Amino acid sequence: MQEYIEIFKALSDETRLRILNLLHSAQTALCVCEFTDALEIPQYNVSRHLKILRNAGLITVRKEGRWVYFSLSTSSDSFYQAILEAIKHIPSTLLLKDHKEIDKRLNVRIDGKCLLGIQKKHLQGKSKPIPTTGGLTK
Amino acid sequence: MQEYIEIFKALSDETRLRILNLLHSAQTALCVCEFTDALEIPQYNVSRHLKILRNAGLITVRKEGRWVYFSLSTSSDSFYQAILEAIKHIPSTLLLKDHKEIDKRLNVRIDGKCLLGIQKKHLQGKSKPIPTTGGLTK
DNA sequence: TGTATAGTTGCGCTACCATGCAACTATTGT
DNA sequence: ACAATAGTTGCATGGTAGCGCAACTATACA
Repeated sequence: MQEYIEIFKALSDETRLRILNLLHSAQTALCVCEFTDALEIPQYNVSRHLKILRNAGLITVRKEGRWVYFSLSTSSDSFYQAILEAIKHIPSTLLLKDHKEIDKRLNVRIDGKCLLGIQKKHLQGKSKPIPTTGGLTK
Repeated sequence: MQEYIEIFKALSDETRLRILNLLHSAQTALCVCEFTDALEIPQYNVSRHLKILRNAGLITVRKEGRWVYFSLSTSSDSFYQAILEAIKHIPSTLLLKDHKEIDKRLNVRIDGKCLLGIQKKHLQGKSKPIPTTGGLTK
């Protein structure tokens, strides 16, 4: 029973619902930096939410070098299929900006791969060197 | 988007999942005391969880005098239908005791109505006179 | 080997949530 | 009118979850 509760808890967050919707609408695996730019949420939080979804069995992971691609699970489990169906019925009008932003990112893929990293640099973790014109550094 | 999150949050609790499963398997409206006996959870907590489910639009209420009967929503909304489908796919083997206990309660209904109140008296609120052989009273 | 990049995780803080207890309200029966 | 019963809710407590910050790890490039 706890695994079902864990799945519902994984779905009880706006960011995670947006992530699942992006995966559904994009129809392709996405990496953390694509989610980061599309959702406009800091990379470390995107990573966290992806981990929660993975632990709940809702998404799967494919690593390519240092890139990690996330996809909707392809499980045929009836419960999971019904959950996926429910998510598909969340009106896409609520996620227009997400869809628009992910399309932008997918348009700059090369050979179906992400090569740009995070474009919206303010969403990277602070320990990364953020290119600035002068200003404070740690 | 918040309404979908609220629904998933309503589903993120074991007691509320058991309540929905009881309503699904019983195929009839149930009252608080029937839930209380079947789930073996204090009446005031059953009442609380029922309120959360009602606020999320997952169940509906019918009052008959001082009795309140709760039913699964009959909404035709696609999202809701998919959620209900998911709940139906939670293995009933996980809820055998609940099913057995609710059958007991339904068997003592008269004309389809609950007339007994809570049978497991330790689950009533403490401010009620609990029949005891001696012992402390407030 | 050192640097850069993609991604992950620990810590502390704040807000949220479930529960127990007790008091409460609404309705009905005496 | 009072008592009983079904059901609801306020308060306090403890546990859970999301976030910001910063440090970290894994992998690839120079």
